[in-house]
Amino acid sequence: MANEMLDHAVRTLRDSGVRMTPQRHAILEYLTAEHTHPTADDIYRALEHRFPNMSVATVYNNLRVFREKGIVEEMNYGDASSRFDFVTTRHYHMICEECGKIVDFNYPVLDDVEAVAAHLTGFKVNRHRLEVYGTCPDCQKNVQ
Amino acid sequence: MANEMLDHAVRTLRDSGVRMTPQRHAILEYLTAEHTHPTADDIYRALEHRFPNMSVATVYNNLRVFREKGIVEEMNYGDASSRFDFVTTRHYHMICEECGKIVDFNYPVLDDVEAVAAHLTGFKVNRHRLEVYGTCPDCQKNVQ
DNA sequence: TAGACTATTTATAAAGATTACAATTTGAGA
DNA sequence: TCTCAAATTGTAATCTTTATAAATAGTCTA
Repeated sequence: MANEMLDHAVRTLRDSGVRMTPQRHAILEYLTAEHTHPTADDIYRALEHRFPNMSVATVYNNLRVFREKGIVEEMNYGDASSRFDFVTTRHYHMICEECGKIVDFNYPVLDDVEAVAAHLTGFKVNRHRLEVYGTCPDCQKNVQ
Repeated sequence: MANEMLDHAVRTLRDSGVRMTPQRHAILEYLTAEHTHPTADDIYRALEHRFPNMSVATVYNNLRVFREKGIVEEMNYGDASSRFDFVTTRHYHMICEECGKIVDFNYPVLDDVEAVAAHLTGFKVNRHRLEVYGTCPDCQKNVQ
């Protein structure tokens, strides 16, 4: 499963002329293996023991490339760092306002919103973003 | 209209023990008068001629207070600065990916999404955020 | 397989947004 | 008016992300 996703991503990148480097491959591996919506720094720290000379800029460069190719989705949560999510099936995010945890949930794609928005504003619509904010089960316990 | 919104905001703040200062009032005035989704820096620059000694920190401090009281909504668009929107009626945002322009549009509130998300994840839901991204009419012209 | 070309990485500096902090000032109730 | 906590100011610091130039390394072609 994780391997299929990885292979597919590698193929997509190669097909559009992006070279495969060990660092790039490792970042993809990490993104397909983890479902933790990591920040750039999370990724950097997870890989620095395998690539002691790797630069933070490399992580950012690659995440930008992946985003441009539709391999990952970038999310800005508040003023903290961006988080990156490997794009698989269409899903939305539930975000805990206490601890920042992000959980995926499935919901039918909101095509209608896009159509209405396009009609009302005259914009050409590319995509949309929906996030639900609340308190996760763990933090609900801690409050009590 | 703008005055009613302003008065209401001032009352809400006073009622929860927030003091009214000239700077604070001016920021509220600006937010209710403009519908441009300004950044903290926009607000700072718009008011510095009236308050030559005002600090940027004051703008940030107040925007945080307003956000905590539900008076304004903070939006992060990419890696640029946050933008702030005076909360009036429930609406969503259409954002141009070329020039960053933000336009409001109305759509029935997505209560169902919140209910489904709560059920699937076990979170206690507070709110949600929906943004549609695309190209505004002006930028569509420029591309051609 | 070697050579060449260009993409990528690295290392570092720089930019930009936001926050922290301590001293000063000020709003509002008694 | 007095008092005290809240707010403001000015500045430094933090943190994320990008820019840049030199070095390195993929991949294509012969």
